[in-house]
Amino acid sequence: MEKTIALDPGNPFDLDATLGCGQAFRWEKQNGVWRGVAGGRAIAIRQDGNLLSFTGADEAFVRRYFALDIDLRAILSSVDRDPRIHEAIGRCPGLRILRQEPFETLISYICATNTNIPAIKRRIAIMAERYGRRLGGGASAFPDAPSLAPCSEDDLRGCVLGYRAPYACAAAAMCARDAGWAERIAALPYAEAKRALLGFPGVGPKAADCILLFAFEKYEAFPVDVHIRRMMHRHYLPALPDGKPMTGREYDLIAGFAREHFGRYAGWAQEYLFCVRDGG
DNA sequence: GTCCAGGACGTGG
DNA sequence: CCACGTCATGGA
Repeated sequence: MEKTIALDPGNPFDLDATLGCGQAFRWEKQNGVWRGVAGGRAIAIRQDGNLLSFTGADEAFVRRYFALDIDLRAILSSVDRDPRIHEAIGRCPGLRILRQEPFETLISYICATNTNIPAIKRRIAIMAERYGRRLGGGASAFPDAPSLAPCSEDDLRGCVLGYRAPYACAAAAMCARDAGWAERIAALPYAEAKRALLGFPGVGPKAADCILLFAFEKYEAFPVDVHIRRMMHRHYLPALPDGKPMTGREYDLIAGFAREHFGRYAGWAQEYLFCVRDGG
């Protein structure tokens, strides 16, 4: 029933940091156990030191979803290029970028614009509950594109998407009509994959980078949200004027600097910086 | 009540 | 290209 994985001490992993940092929206921790839905599976998982114990999925799925195959130390040593990122790495040991599903990630980050994480979680939970496959135990899978596409804008407004409802609606219809969209994007290099994602309504530069980072393993992607922008201004690019709205030009300048400074795993550096967004 | 949140889009300069 | 207004919603 309960399966376990003995983690390799030389390849660190931290469940709390990984599920609590805001990259995935369907996990909650209760009594030391994380419960959530991923890949159409209702999973319960906990970590005790080097031991990972879980139900609801097989070992191969857990290893893949939590990216346990990735050599984290190699990535971190490659991005560890200044005191700021060094401190962030020290504060979130074992944080990993998950491998999430493209369609769920696309819709989730359309729902994530100009709002906060609790509200995003609520929207996704309601969509899953109303339009996703029942998994038992009160859990539901995130709906696939054919299940979500028939929804009207009002249906999705009913899931508290607000003005994002027509975007999610149209994006779901596009995916349902074109089942190969994700495989095609996965095969493209970063810049072209980003251009393709920008073709979805409600997906701008920031959402596109999140989707590429969390669902397509495009680790050059460096999403610049308000927190990251503030931190980059304070600690890396103090010469930038702190004017209110961010132009597309400034976005590309910050992300471009990050790729130059952190290298091709800049997206991992971004997650560590985002994880410590409040302090320092 | 005001401000802010893992922003994007349309319109007008 | 850029600036500006607008778009729902909930928590602090």
